[in-house]
Amino acid sequence: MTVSKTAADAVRSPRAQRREPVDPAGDDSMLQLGELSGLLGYSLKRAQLKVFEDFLRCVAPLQLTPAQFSVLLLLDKNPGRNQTEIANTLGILRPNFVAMLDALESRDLCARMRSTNDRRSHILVLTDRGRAVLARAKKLVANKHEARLIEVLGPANHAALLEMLAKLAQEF
Amino acid sequence: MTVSKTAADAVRSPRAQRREPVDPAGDDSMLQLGELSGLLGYSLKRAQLKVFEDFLRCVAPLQLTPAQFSVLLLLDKNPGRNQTEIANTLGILRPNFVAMLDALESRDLCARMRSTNDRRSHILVLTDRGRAVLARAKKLVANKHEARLIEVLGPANHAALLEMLAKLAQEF
DNA sequence: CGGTATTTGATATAGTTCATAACGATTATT
DNA sequence: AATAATCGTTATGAACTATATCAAATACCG
Repeated sequence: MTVSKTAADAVRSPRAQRREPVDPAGDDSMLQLGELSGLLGYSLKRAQLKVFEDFLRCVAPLQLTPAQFSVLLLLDKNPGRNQTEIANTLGILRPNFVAMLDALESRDLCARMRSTNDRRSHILVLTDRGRAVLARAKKLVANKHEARLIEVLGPANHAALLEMLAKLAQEF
Repeated sequence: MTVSKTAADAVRSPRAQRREPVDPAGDDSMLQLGELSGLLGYSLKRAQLKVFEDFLRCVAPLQLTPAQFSVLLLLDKNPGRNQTEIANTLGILRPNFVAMLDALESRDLCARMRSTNDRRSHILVLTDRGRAVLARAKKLVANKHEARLIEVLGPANHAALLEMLAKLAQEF
């Protein structure tokens, strides 16, 4: 638990390396997936895990999880909002958002400021450091993560995929 | 915690209803998602949660989670396999697969049989009841769940989506 | 105005999922 | 025969998700 043999270890920051399904010609002599491969939910989950894995790898130097990145992005795009608004937009429950913010704030990436007109709420703001980290993260995500996705899928497919996923997230 | 007002409650069997992001013209006056909507990982996760939600709804009468359904499917397609092989194929760690099997076995959907040639392994078999439940589940999934997906996306898009997700799960 | 209800951030808590280490029993290796 | 590897299992911990509840502050309403 203390050794860190390879540089790849640094990649699995919060969650350790995910279990790989099947096996690349290894030990199970390839079972039949059957209608499993036609199940959209199954493929969605598998793909999502892989994509998150790659995200963590690409953005590892900044030690940001997808969730943390999304918070920083949202704070940057929507200044002057409180915890409830940000959490709701991301589908995070307010109680769970507290610890998330604690972590970001302890790293001086954002700060809570008491609102002057409503002293219950905390207005969330990115710190200078938060803005700098976000800028670097955006570049890593665009140039390494999304670039690889576009390379694998092709630009047109990538766009089509995004559109379909958005439709699913909306109309479903 | 004891009342169950609506029939929809039965839907959220294992996990309670997931938090909805943003809000349908409700209280947060629509924050800007910004580049978040262009993040494939974000859209993937959102879509996956929705699809799983719908899966649970559709297959609620049989009380099967997506993971349980995938196990039954795999057992049916690959008879004579042991726990390690099934778990590996699904990307489930062996220790975590034990409780899953306990649950399925306690409902008489499958059974562990000691292998004759290797008395360490448990050969997994579907019971008659397991086969019957699987057959009913398949119909529900096809006629309600996947049917709705195809309706929302269109058949061609649905197929294209599956193909892209499979490619991501593989080459990533 | 004053009392009640609601909202906000927070705490405590519990359930689910995912991961690692280690063990006994069995089998493979040498 | 001795050692190593494998199988199912247990124990355990971390991360994520969900609910109930609280104090402080605000909104509502008679």
